[in-house]
Amino acid sequence: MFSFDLHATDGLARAGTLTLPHGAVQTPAFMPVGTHGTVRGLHPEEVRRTGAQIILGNTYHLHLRPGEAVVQALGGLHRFTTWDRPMLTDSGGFQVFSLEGLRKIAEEGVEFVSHLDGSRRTITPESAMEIQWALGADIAMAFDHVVPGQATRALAEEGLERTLRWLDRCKQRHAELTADGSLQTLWPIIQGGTHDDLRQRSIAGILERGPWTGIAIGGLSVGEPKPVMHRVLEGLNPALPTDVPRYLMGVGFPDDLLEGIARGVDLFDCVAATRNGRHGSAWTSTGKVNIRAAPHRLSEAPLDADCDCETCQRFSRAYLRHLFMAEEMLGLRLVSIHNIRFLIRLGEQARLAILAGRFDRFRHDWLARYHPRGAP
RNA sequence: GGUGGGGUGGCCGAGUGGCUAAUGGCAGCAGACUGUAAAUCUGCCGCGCUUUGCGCUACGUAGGUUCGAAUCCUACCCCCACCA
Repeated sequence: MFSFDLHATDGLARAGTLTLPHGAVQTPAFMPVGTHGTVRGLHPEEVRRTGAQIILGNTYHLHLRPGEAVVQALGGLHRFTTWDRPMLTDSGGFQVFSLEGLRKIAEEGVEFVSHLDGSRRTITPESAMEIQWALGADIAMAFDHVVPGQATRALAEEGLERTLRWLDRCKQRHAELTADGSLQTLWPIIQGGTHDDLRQRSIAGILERGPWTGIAIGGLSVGEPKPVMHRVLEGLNPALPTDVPRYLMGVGFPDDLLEGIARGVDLFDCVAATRNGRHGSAWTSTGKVNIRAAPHRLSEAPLDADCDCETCQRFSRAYLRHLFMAEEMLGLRLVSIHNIRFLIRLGEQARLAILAGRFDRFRHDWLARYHPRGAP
């Protein structure tokens, strides 16, 4: 039920197939984020038509609202949301990082002050497993301790060691919960900040506790410079098993996907596609475009002439700009659809290039056209 | 015709002698966003320049008081309400 077939490698880049209870995922692949059990703004059919093979949900947010008991009573996340393809739930570990100031970390777990009503909520490794098991996604993530990219070595070490100790508890509780034959797998998360030796220690600790059906790389793209992230990713490769998919959590932008794939990453997720889409920022093959910008006022051109998404097939930049200026929700949705399709297609193209043994050339040519700070 | 209120930067609207090129909001312009506390946030927003500063023009119009006026006085023009 949980397997990964590696079809080809090209340098460090890999093309494979991840098989999960709700279907297969051709990698490399981008996974849209659906925090509250919905990819913000989009109908599941629209998400499906972007080519998305798997989407995320979030433990912390779904625990606060509507509560995992509700989701479970309604048949689990798949049935509740009607998304019938694979799903992965993040553990709430990222909220330990992003809700700094609203939480207190202890060895037992993390106490959050709910951003919704101020109530105190505790998430422990065990409860993170219980919540995710009740939600019922194909993949549950270990509850981890994420530290900022500029964290000191001491803090990064504390985060990675705690994440390993919590992993033992996650693994144990998850095994108990799935002893009934529940089809859900647990993936561990590598921490260690920007320190290569700490990353090695994290991997070693994780592999000791294996085997795993997938391994995630956490704590990147949290404030560190891109070259540092690249260096850390490269350093991981010699220690990572090749027959297990690697998931780079929270990344990223189009150039990050290519750089990650070039360094052996198989799976990505990122909120930027939808958040930036809602904010009117679109990715195109030549770079970022702010659709609210005045020059698009009379443009009949699509966001990206090379894009096959539903938005680009049908709507002009002028119309999209108008929708944003008028604060019509359709605009937010259309650019979100475009951005998601853009990343998913990038994964598809990278896969084909890897299978054809020409990934490096593809990546080089693609990045040469792409201006991350804005299309010319 | 009378009485009262009012005319402020693209719009709305604060401001009643110096701290005012003038609070706010809107509109506009530009930027940010990476396991979602985000359909959010930030900056610019009279004109010109050698732009951390300088010059010019500006609070209905004209004149006056004052060292100094969007703020006080006079006249005029216009708008609104009510009364004839």
